[in-house]
Formats: sequence, structure tokens, C-alpha cells
Amino acid sequence: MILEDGFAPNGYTYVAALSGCTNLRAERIGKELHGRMYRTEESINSFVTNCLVNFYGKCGLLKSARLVFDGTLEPNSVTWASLISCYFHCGEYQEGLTMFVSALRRGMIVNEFFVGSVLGASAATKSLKLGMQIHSLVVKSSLGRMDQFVVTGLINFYAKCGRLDLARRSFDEAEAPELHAWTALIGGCVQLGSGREAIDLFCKLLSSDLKPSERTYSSVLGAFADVKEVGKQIHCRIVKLGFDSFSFISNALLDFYSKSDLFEESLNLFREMKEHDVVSWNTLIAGCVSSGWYEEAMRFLTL
DNA sequence: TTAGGGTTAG
Repeated sequence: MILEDGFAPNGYTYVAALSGCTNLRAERIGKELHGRMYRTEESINSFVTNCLVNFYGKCGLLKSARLVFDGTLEPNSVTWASLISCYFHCGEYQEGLTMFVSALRRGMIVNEFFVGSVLGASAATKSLKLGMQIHSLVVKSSLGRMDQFVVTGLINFYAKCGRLDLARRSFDEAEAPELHAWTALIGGCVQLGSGREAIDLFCKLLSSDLKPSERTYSSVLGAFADVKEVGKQIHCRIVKLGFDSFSFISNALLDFYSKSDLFEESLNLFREMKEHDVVSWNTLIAGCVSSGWYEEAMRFLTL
């Protein structure tokens, strides 16, 4: 539209457009914009270049992201952080870490963006040693006291590595943990079998100024298998909030009913769902088996 | 006016 109107896009335009393409994973349009930039080279600056790296990487086109990065004369900390996060985003943890080490060698200062990324990679690969090294950097630089991404990253990392004690400590040491941090800790408690602690935290969250999100509900649901009636009330609340339209919430509800030995409720819910994905089916079939409904399980498997 | 990082179910 801007082109049809006779205006030439500038750097600001490209940054906005490329960011949109990244969020929407609009590969074709992003590539077109990249081609167009070569004809108006004056609009290419470091902001645009960094957006290009991020655009290609988040679309899974790591080679293109790397080409743009390698063509950058003086990559700054954002260029490095973008490329590293793209490697992690695509599951290329080793290459991402190699680039992180290169960034440090080139004199980049570890900031909250690098820390957030590397903590995520440490969580995904369950690398307790690496994450703890990053944690010590966080303590030395006081990053964790200020940045919520770092706080949540630490909680998530420790929980994924099975260290609920250290996840809890990171949470307690944060000045004012925000919702993401609460959700990460609650999810960690549930995953590591501390349902009681998860419910206590969830109650505290409800009485705070923060409002649990659909992700918080999906994290906590598993903790209610031991207290079915409360779990059913949570289900009502989820419906009132309109969160049951999210497929991952429906799946978490399916799981809750299966674990609570309320398999018929689970089956009813499955029938009411508009869409089923592979998780819905897996949950349903696992529920059949654990309830001793083997014939139904076979029937669903062969449908 | 512009770029990068965290939480979700089996």
C-alpha cells in the first residue's frame, strides 16, 4: 500500500514490516522485502539487518540468517543475540552455544538477552552445569534482580532440570515475580510431583493482583487430580473465562479427568471438543488404558 | 517512531 501511494519505504518501514513478517512467519513477503531493500540500499541500517537475521532464523531459514549475519560488517549485541536465539529456536543448541562463546570472545557483554536465551537452551537440553554457570554470571552482574525474563528463565531452567528447590529459591529471591515466573514455578511443581505446593502457589496467585493466564491454568490442572471436586470448580472457572477454547486447555482438562479416574467425564469432554490433535487422542487413549477400558482404547486406536 | 530473551497439556 505504501508503495502504491508513491512513498518510498525507509529503514523504519522495513523494521516494522519485517517484524510483522517474523511474527506471522510470512516467509514469502519477508523475502520480497529483502530483495526490495537492495534497490534502496540507503534504507539498510543495523536495525534492519538485525530484523532480517531474526526474520530468517525464526522462519527456520538458518542458513539465510547466517548469511545476513556474516555479511554484517560490525554485528552488535542485538545481531549476536538474535542469531543465537534463532539457533536455539530451531533446536540447534550446539551451534547456538558456539556462537554465544564467539560473541563473548568478540567482546560482547553478557546482558539479559543472552542470559534469557542460554537459560532456555540449558532448560531444553537439561544442562544443569551450563545453566548454573549462567546463573553465577547473573548473580555477579545483578541481572536477576531487575529482569523478569532472567527470573523466569532461572525458574524454568531449574525446574526442567529437576531442581525444584533451586527454582523455588530463584522465585523467592525475585523482588516482585510476574505472572510468567508464577506459571513456570507452578508448572515445575506439578511436573516434579509437588501438587500440594502447586495448589498453594496457585491460591496465593489468585489472591494477588495478578490474573492467571490460560497457560497458568494448563500448568496447574494436573495438581488437582488428588482433589477432584476443586478441580471441577477450576474447570467451571476456565469455562467462565472462555479459556476452554484453547486446545491445550482442553487437553489439560482431559488429562485431569483421566488422572482423577473420572474417565466418563473425560470422554464427554472429548466429544464436546471441536478439534482433536495428537495430544487429545493420546490423552484419551492413555485414560482408557489406565481406567481398564482396554476395548475402548483399541477401538479409538483403530478408528 | 525502529532490532534481540522467559511461562502451556500427553
